[in-house]
Amino acid sequence: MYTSAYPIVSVTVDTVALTIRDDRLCVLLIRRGSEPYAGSWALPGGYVEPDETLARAAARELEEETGIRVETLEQLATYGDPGRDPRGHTVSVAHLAVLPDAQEPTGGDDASEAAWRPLDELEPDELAFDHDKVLADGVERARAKLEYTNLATSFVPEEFTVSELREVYDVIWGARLDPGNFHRKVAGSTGFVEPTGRYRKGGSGRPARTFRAGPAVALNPPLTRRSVS
Amino acid sequence: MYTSAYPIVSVTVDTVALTIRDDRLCVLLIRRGSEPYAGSWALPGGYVEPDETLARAAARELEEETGIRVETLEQLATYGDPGRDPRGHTVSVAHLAVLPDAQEPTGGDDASEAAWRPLDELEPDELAFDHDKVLADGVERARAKLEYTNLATSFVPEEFTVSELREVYDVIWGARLDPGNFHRKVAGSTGFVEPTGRYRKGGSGRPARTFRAGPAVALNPPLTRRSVS
DNA sequence: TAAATAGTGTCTCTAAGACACTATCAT
DNA sequence: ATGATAGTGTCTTAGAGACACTATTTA
Repeated sequence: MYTSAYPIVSVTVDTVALTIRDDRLCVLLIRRGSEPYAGSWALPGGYVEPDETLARAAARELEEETGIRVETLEQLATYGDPGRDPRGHTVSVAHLAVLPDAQEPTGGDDASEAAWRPLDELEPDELAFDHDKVLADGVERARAKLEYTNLATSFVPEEFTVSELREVYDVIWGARLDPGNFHRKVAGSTGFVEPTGRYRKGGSGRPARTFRAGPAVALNPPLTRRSVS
Repeated sequence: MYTSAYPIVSVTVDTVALTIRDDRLCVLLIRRGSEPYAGSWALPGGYVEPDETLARAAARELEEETGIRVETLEQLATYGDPGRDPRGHTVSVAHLAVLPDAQEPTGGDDASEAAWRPLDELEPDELAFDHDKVLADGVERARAKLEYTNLATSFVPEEFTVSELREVYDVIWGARLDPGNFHRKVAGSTGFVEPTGRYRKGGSGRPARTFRAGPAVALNPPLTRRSVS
């Protein structure tokens, strides 16, 4: 089938897309329409096409299979154990995407179905290939990046309150951060958030100032989760 | 040449192997023996063989091309821009290795020459492919991991003094850490280093206790480089 | 002796965390 | 009024950094 000495290894991309819905961390999964693992849930992904960037391929596959378009995609890690794909030696470059809870996925292409699935209702080993491991690595990356980057702002809408931002930390770290201290930390880290000047009245209690993400990507000093976990 | 629809993308591995020699950070490079970039310096690496793990392939190529055998290899990132290899679309999974200054490389295989090259004497864009970028990413990873892991102990021999360990930080961070504070921090971080009970007399000054690496891989709290850089 | 390096003491300052307190809304 | 959430004040404590000081060697 192949005449050259080398390309016996195929290259795919997969994406761990995360969001928060109803205070639960959710991942975007598709139900596979074809073998192998037909009918199983899996991360959206597929083969890299010629002359295509890895990130570009991941974004394309994501949109083809779930209808969700994403702007920022961070490379996570590459999984290349022989035997991870029964079709033959396949190397997968995994990516991480973080979105506010907004877009609803729609199946398509190789995916008979696509959905945001809460992490806590996934069975161990439920996913196709080694996607359980990939997902776990993606979540751990997100957990870690909450500490020293403004990643949390990617989980919330463009305009948000400090409480909404704190909810991100609470959900992903499984912690209850002190509202007062969190507020001070966030407001005091230059460039983390910027006040919009507006207020949100919604629920009970004093109305909250709203903010948008600031220009700083790195938090210094970080927001530690030492006491957490 | 290929009949199947997909594997038009080849998979290679490359390794950024770092050590410290004469107080300078050095990287293990080979001089390429064949096209493309014949005669240029490059990171050791090559094609992944069927049924081979990525880390295994990196270790094999490293040994074939430099004679240096390495036990621990950490995955760094994957580089897949089309056009990064003139032979065609090639994805490279880069790895990071850290060694004490001990083994001398020997060329072999596709490498006409292999050597530890000090980072500060490399010209910008001197390396083949996108290896300048890969190297920079590898160094940045090492810099970052010094903060929150015991990676520094991988740069020194099994038995070392606190000063030798501090030298690692000084060289890689380009800083001069306070000897007193560094000593306290290292000795006070449980599991970072363990005393051997022996002393090293060598140079002038009071003899130093020697240590070996402790069981802790993570430093908590980390050793910040906030004031540095 | 002086010079050099190893290691400790101690002070200051930043920032995290606990938690009380005030502010402003809905009911 | 009560209850809820927003946001601030204040105290304690851990730990980083500056730097003085002691300890133990070589020259």
